[in-house]
Amino acid sequence: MVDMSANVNERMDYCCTPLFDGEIDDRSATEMAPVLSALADPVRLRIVSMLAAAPNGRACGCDLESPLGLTQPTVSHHLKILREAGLIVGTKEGRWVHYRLVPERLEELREALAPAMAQPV
Amino acid sequence: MVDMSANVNERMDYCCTPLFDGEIDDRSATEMAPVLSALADPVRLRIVSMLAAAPNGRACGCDLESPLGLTQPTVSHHLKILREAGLIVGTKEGRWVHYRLVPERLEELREALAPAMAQPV
DNA sequence: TCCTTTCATCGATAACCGTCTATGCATTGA
DNA sequence: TCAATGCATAGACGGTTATCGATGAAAGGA
Repeated sequence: MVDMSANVNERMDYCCTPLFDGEIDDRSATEMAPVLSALADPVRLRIVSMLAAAPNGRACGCDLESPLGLTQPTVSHHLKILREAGLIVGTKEGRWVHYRLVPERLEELREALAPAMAQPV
Repeated sequence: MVDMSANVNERMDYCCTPLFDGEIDDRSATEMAPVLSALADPVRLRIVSMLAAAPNGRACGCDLESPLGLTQPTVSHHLKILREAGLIVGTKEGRWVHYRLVPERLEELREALAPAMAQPV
């Protein structure tokens, strides 16, 4: 916390009341940013959407390549980013790796966004 | 929609049931991604958080520089990105530009994320 | 009129990101 | 044992991004 003290309106050449400094959210900002980065790509949003719509909530990488129109290494790259962000998990089964969403991770994101929507007035 | 037809388990060397293709979300994916990109940065998350916590829900750019520890052009750059994503608006008042959040924009984001959290099972 | 303050833009630089081809490893079926 | 398939990694490339210092415009006070 920083001092909210005193000098409000003391100097008229000062713009406005000082802010609650951003420290409130500093740690959580650096935690949230990578998760948002992982989602901030059209390809990865489509992957998430495809996993959500997939018959058993699961799909192997090979099923994603053709609808996405990308090569296998590129899809693998995006899956890795989503995996490292904790948004999906992959379990190896035989020759394949089945990926599924981790909805809790998305829920965390939604909740972290909520406070910013409480109109401050 | 694509054919969910027939050949499930017909060929055992094929991985799994075909997906609903991603088209469902293709357009909205390219619409969402830029908004998520705008949020996917620790500095900009802090700006959003600071605006949400600011006394009148508003702040001018000059109040952000010092708590963020960044130069004025850099802060201006981030504000522009948030502005272009529709997440904040700035109104010029005298010498200052007062920025405030557009909570509806965040709400849209939350809602767009919701479908992916419905466990498909 | 001149100086100060707030803000945006420009140009440069260094880092990062998405995509590809090439390659190697593990698993499976012949 | 060999060939084919699914997947991950490495390396290269072109484009984007975050940051800075310098500069200029608009507004207001002295």
